Amino acid sequence: MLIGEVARRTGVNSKTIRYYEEVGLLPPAVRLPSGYRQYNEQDVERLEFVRNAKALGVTLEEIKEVLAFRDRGEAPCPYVLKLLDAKVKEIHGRIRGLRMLAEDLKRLQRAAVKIPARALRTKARFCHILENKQLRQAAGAPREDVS
Amino acid sequence: MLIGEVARRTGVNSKTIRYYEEVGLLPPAVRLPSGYRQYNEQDVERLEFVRNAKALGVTLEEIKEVLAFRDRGEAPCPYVLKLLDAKVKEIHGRIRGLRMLAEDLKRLQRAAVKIPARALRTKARFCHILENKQLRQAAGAPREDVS
DNA sequence: CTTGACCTTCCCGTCGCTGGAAGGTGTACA
DNA sequence: TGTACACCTTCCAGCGACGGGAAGGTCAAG
Repeated sequence: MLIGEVARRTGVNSKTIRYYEEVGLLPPAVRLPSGYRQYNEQDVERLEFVRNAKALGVTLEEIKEVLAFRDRGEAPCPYVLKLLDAKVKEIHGRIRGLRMLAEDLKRLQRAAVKIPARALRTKARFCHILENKQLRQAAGAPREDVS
Repeated sequence: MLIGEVARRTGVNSKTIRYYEEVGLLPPAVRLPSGYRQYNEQDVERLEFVRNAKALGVTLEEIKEVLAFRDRGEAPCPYVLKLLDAKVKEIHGRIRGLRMLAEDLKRLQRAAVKIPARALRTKARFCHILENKQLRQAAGAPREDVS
């Protein structure tokens, strides 16, 4: 099976498959005389595992560790449990951050609608909406990371 | 005022300040004979504006547009309102995605705890936790982007 | 005269890909 | 035989928003 078929079957871009090989998530593929990569069902399964773990928000580096356990013949499950726990906590932190952010934005919107054109003539230096000072105690408080 | 003081006053890393200049968020700084960048209060205000907008999840590119309106003497507020609206929607989408993700993870945790060591001897190929098939309809459904 | 804090530019790495360029391979059809 | 086309290869570059570190210039204090 060539890379294109693996891509079609797994829904993973062939560029991405090559990238996974490059960073060590997949072992170096067997090559045909032409130099083409050749894959088998095991490769497809490994790739599906990677895809599923990724969909759970696990980073490639973490997936690599899990696979390394397995490749050494050890059960990665204790590690995975700790990982899941950390992930859940992290996700809740991010949700909290996003919620507060959404509230800030909505407060800004409400405040902005109340001053339709009147405030356009005021002394706001850049934008009366984004410079609204009621938004959190003045200009000074950068919020936790919200990427 | 040199870049270090601006960094201290605004809480923005001096590397970042230089970067903002490079990508056009800040105008090229006035230079002293030594080559050092020299800043004034206006620069500090502009930088604080950038920092606050960023804390609201606005991208540098969007901030650049807002500043460009302002630099052309136009009110960026209508644009900003649309931006905020889109941001709020985007944030809610991300929160939804993260919530579903957290639920998935917790389901996995609960399932994993139920099979302490028994399943370690089963035929799971890589990890009985991450390969739990009850997790969403089989292996096939990559979830909306969750970065 | 030296120390030390500051500043400068330049380049590389982050994360997880994705796109493009330039070129080889393999098959189908005129 | 030619050629069109889909597929494959490698390499390089870019995304966003910086941060780290190297190599070197500047400036004031002791």
